[in-house]
Amino acid sequence: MQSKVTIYDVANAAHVSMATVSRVMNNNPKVKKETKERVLKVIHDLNYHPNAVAQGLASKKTTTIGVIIPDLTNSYFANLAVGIDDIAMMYNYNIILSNSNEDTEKQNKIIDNLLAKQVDGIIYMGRNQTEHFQNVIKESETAVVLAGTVDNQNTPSVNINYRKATHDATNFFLKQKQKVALVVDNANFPINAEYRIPGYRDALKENDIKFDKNLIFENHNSDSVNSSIYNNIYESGATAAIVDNDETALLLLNKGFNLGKKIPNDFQIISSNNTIVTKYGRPMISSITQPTYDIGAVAMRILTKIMNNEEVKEKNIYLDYDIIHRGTTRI
Amino acid sequence: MQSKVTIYDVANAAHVSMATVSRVMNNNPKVKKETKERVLKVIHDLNYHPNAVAQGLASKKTTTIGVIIPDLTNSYFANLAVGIDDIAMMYNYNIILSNSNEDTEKQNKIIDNLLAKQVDGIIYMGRNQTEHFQNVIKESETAVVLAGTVDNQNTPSVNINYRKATHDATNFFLKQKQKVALVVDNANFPINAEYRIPGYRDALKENDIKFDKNLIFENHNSDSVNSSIYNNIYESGATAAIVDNDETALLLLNKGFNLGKKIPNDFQIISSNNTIVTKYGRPMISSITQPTYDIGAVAMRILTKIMNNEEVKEKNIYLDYDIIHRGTTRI
DNA sequence: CTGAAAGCGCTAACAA
DNA sequence: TTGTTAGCGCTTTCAG
Repeated sequence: MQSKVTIYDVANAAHVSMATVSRVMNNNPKVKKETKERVLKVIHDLNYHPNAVAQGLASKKTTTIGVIIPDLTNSYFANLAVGIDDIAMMYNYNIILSNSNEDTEKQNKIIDNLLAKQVDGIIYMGRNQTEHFQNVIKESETAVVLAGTVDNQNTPSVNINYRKATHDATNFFLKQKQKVALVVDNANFPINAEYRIPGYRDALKENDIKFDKNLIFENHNSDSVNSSIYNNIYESGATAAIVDNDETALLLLNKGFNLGKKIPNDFQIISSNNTIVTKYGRPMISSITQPTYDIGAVAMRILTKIMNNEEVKEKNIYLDYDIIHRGTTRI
Repeated sequence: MQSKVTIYDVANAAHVSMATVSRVMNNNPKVKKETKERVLKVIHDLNYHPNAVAQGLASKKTTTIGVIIPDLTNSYFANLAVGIDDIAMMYNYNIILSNSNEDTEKQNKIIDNLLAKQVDGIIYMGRNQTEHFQNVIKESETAVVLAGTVDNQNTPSVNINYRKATHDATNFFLKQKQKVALVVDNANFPINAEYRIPGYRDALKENDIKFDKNLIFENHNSDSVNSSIYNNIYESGATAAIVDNDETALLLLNKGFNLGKKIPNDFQIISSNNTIVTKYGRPMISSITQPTYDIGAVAMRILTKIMNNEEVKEKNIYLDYDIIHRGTTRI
């Protein structure tokens, strides 16, 4: 193996200084045209590829960003990640992707790693940032953008208006005099405690219905087919459910079928993320629609701006949502 | 913001040389106990965190590996990625994850990026490595392991025996005198051309049935709900199908229902990856079972060995598979 | 427009 | 057991 060719070798072969080669590589305009071409030719002939690690050390920019994802196998977050990845690649950033499992220790380890690797920025997805995460970010002054994620720190973020979306979905059912259950992973997560549940209650209040906390169900992030939560929902007397996770909604639908429920006649469902999973249902599942890919893409775009110290007008961006009625709702 | 504390600051404060600090950080045994403790205390007091980029440049090891995935939103690959990520974290590696979309240009760009970032190794998932990829890998001598992926280059890999698994599934149907279709993404990909289709033909031959190429269907990686392929399959006269992708199998199942097919009475299905998606079916989908997570995990483990120049006995590892009969097969 | 030279923060001989 | 000293490969003033 011919040992790696460095900028030094290029400089030598082209009879210029390393500085000039560096300028050529970085498209610095003040290099004479002929010089540039000569250098470019040598670069090509020698098959020179700059060492990004060395560049990173010298320039203090790694063109790498960290992405923290709660669960790679969750269709919603996976779609966000694809949006992030596409835009990152477009702007020539690489992504260090880590699966947090929403686990505290793991998250702490991840953030330390990311910072050690000198990432230029971080996109965080998830529902429970650790204190350590927040402290460390603050100190390090690393740019962070939340995607499909809220916190109570005014961190830049890209989302839909969960409160209003949940409100709308609840209202849809309430107009039909349904008794509506709200199914969330964990009622204490900010996204639920501060957005979805308040949105649900907003609608209740508008319709003069008393809030019943027994109609809030938590499935604690479990995709388990055998969770008892599905039975509980059907036995609660609810006639409709808004579910914060497509996988859960599908499992709920199937369980209803097994229990002999007619959906949407006996029971209606609106899911929240409109991933492909909603299409796996029989009937297909009605859902709040989110521009999932775009949320990731916009988050990444914002992050590039922050990293370049460009002005960003809106720190907290809300993209449009809607509700699509498929087979699990009556209209 | 207090400017970053470096190894130099630590050395100063602890009245030792940088080398000693470095030794402490790297757990070099030949540091006197008291010295070590003093340094450790300073490290803690100063809240020193080593700069991995500088370490990478000096040591020529980045403790970062590249992972190429065809589609983050595909449940099978996402599960592999989780296995990879877990073991990587266990061994203190970070993962640069890139979505290739099985796109040639994108793959080429990704591999160049990864190499520029000086990753210590690469895990490749996908079905069509580009020539550029293979050339560049060879030159760079970067360790590569394939996960859930085959090639024709004898690259280290972790898989199940796709040929035998497909053979078994086909045989299961043939024993029932079914006319069996084989549904793959692309018949030319090595995994299909050299494993699944031969496995299918093996079983045919054993049962003295003539191969009919019209029973091989390609869905070209599309998850599309509206693909015409489903109709074609049902209209082909086949009474059973082996499908290489759980998402496709589910869509096929649902389409059958819409066409009024009774499954498994009129038509049977065996899927290939046993991801959670098989559980979304009504009935749940019978499937070849693969230790998906383990394939990723083992691939990562092998990669650590290769990167450490440890001996690896088996270059190509085959994990156990089985067939689980759920609701889409008759037994 | 180009070059010299000083780092970036760390590791790894080599000495002591 | 510890310190000295070269680098690792690149960017970036500062001169010219």
